Amino acid sequence: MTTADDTTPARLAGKLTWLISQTAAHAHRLLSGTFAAADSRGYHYRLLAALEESGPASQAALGRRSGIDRSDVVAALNELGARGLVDRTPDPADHRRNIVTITPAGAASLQRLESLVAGVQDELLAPLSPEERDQLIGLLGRVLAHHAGS
Amino acid sequence: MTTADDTTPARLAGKLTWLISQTAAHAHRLLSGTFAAADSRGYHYRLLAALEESGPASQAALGRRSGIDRSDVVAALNELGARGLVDRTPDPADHRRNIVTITPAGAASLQRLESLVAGVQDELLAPLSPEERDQLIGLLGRVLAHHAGS
DNA sequence: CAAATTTCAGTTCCACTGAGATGG
DNA sequence: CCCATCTCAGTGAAACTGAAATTT
Repeated sequence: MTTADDTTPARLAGKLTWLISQTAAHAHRLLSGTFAAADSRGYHYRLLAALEESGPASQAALGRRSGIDRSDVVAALNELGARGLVDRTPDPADHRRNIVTITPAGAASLQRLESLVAGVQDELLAPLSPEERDQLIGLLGRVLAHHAGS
Repeated sequence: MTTADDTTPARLAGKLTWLISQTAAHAHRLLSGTFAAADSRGYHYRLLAALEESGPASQAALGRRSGIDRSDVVAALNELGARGLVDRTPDPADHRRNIVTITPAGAASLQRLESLVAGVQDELLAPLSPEERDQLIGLLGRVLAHHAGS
C-alpha cells in the first residue's frame, strides 16, 4: 500500500511563486479547455477584447495592448480573419500598417467568449467571498503595476 | 505619432484569470531566467525540493508531489541523474518502480537554487508589505486547496 | 540612413496524451 | 484480467528570436 504521499512539500507550498504558478496552471487548464470547447483560443479572446475596447488598431499596437508577441499576433489574426471576426485592411496613411477592425460577428463572438470566461472565473474563485476576490485583485494588480515597465 | 497605446483593456485588467496569468508569466520569466543562468530548470528545483522534504520516492509519487506530469518527470530525472544530483535504483520490493534518492551534491544544488528562488520572490513581491504577502499566500492557498482534488 | 511594421521560419519550455513493456 | 509504473514519441499552446521586405 503506497501511502498517500501526494502531499505538496511545505517548502513549495509557502512560496508565492509556487502558489501563483499552480493557480495560474489551474486557471489555464480551465480556460483553455473552455476555449477549446468553443473552438477558440486565449489569443482570440484577448485580441477581440483589445479591439472592442480601444477600437481599430495596427497589429503592433494590438500586440502591445494585449500582451501578445508581434509574431503570434499575425497567426491569431489570420485565424480570426478566416472566420470573419476581424477585418484587416492596409492603412492608407501609413502603408507599413494594417488597420484591424472587429466585425459584428467578432463582437458577437467576443460576447460569447466573455460569458465563458466569467464562468471560469466563478469556478476558479468559488472558495472566495466577493470581498476576498477584490482583495486578491488588488494585490495582484499592485504587483503587476510595479513591474509594468519591465 | 504612434500614441502610447499600450494600455491594457480594463475588461482584462479586472479579470482574475488575466491578473493571475500575467503575474505568473512575469514570475516565470524571472524564475526561468534565473534558473537558466544557473544551468537549471524549474522542474529540477521542484523535484529536488520534493525529494529532500519527503524522502526517496518512486517517480510516480514524485510527480504527484511536485505537480509534474509523469512523462516530464522521466526527462527531468534523466538530467538530474546525469549531473549526479539524484540516484535512481530499481525498487527490490516492487520491480515496476525506481527509487529516486537525492545525493549530497543534489542537496547542495537545492540549497543554491533555494537562495535564487528567494531572491526572485523578493523581486516579484517588492511592492507588497509582509502582511500583504501573507494575505496573498492565504488567498491563493485557499483557491488551490479548493481545487486540490481536481 | 535609422526606425517601425508586417510576416515567416524556427526555438524553447511547459503540460499533456497515447501506447508499449513490465510487473503485482 | 486489471491495475500501476516507467518510458518513449509526439502534440499543441505560449512566448520568444532572427531575419527579410516594405515604408516612413
